[in-house]
Amino acid sequence: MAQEDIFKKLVAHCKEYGFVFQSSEIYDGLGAVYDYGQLGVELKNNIKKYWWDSMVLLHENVVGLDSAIFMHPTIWKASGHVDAFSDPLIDNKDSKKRYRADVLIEEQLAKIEGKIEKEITKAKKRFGDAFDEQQFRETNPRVLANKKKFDELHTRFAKALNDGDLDELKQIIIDQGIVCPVSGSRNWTDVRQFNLMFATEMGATAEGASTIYLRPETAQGIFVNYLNVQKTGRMKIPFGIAQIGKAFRNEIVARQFIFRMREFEQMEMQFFVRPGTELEWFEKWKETRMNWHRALGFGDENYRFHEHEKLAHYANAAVDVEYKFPFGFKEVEGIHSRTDFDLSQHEEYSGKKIRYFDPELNESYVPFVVETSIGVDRMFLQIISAAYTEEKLEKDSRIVLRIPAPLAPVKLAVLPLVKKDGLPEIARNIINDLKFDFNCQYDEKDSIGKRYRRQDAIGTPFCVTIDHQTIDDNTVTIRYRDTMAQKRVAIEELRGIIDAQVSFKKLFGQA
RNA sequence: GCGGGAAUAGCUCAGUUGAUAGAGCAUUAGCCUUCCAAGCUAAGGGUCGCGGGUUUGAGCCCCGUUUCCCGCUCCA
Repeated sequence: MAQEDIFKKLVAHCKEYGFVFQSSEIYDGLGAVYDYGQLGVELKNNIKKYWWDSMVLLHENVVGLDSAIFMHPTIWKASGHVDAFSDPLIDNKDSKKRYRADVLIEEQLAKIEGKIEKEITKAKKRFGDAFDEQQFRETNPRVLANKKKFDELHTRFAKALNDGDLDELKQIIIDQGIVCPVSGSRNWTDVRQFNLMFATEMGATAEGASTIYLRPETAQGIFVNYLNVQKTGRMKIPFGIAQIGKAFRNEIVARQFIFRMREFEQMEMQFFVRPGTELEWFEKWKETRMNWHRALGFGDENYRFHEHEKLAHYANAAVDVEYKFPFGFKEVEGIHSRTDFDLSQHEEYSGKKIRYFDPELNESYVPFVVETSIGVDRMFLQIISAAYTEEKLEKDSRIVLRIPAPLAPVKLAVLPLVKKDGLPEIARNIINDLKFDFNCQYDEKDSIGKRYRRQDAIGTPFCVTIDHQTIDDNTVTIRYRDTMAQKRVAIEELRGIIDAQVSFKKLFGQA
């Protein structure tokens, strides 16, 4: 089956069984926003717990944080998001290419400047040593004409940019006769401002309100709390701060189901280190994070590192962990060496010293940062993609979600073989005993085979079946999702058997 | 944002030339009591994405719009 078909089935499966719904569906939906259903929320919570425990419980020097989504607007100036996340863009209708309007005009300016230089070069050749460039510039009519053009355009362009006048930017492009480098046509769309950050007003009255942004990443919440955590937690470098939380980006193109959403959730850890040691730590976290992924058992060959060739303004090393989705290898996690960029920026903008006094070196410095940043929703999609399996059996087929047992939304289903002879009562007793430890489901509807199929479809790793023998000797059959094998065990053994399989220790043991 | 395709029951989809809205699965109740789906009976579930137009009459034709998918583009 084509990979694309599998993906479509996956999306349908997620809806049909209550994992993921489109947001506001009864109102025709809201683009690139999704809700997690009754099973989706369980899986998502388990993913977050797997990450949190592996970071905060397993590392003595990593602590947690939960910072607010609203933050002081200057933070986004310091981080570079205000500038980097907003561009005036224009499309050429013939070539379908998109350009930054300001870049097109800058190129036009450079072109005019080029003409002037050409005149000068020509003149230089002609006059030889006697050439007076200064005089030539001031007197040559062609140079003066171009200079005038340049100055006029530059003034007009600068004013339009400062005023944020998009219509004027388009008018400049039209007036200058700027053509698309690909199609050579002047068939342009309007200039539009794309700001990737969502803005809102804080303050009760219009005059007193100020624009604040919904955070486009959770990392800054960690950086601005660096001093608080370091001091109150008596943290010694190297140490890390972990956080799980929502972030918001007004994506121009958001697609591929929950892979790219406008509201999404990140699991980030910022690790503060001594300058000069950041690349060692970068390598260490690369390895640690890859092991975390591989421990899920979806096949090492389905993961790879993707080194960034073009680094962001803040980084001196960056790598993605990519997973082989049905639509190709895609990023699920980024590991970045962010240098001291963020903390230094916050020092500058806030005017506060953000330093660490290193007792070993007997000096203080701005720590360097190694970041691991993973999308919860991408991880969710990764697990569902990897787990979704259509199996041909001898006489029929089944759809089974091979979700690792510790992450499975429902851990066990308890099924009376028939709904009489006291079997349902025994089943209820077992659930009452185990429900504090595991997410349990009860089901007595339809044939036993059908009930097994239903549990397979939502990834329940264990089914416990009560039959007439149970009445005699207190034993039940436990049926395993992946192998469909069954084993007869005593009711008292259930907790131990299941616990051994669904505990995170099982995953951590391999990580 | 541009181009192409799509939208009918919870899911997958039929629906002829414009004339009473359908199937399979799923769901619910009952029967049957059986360790790997698809046994029997019955029931519920639809403003055919939304808005307008053409027409005696629109799920079907036309226009707009929203959402999703594919390609391009973009992507700390």
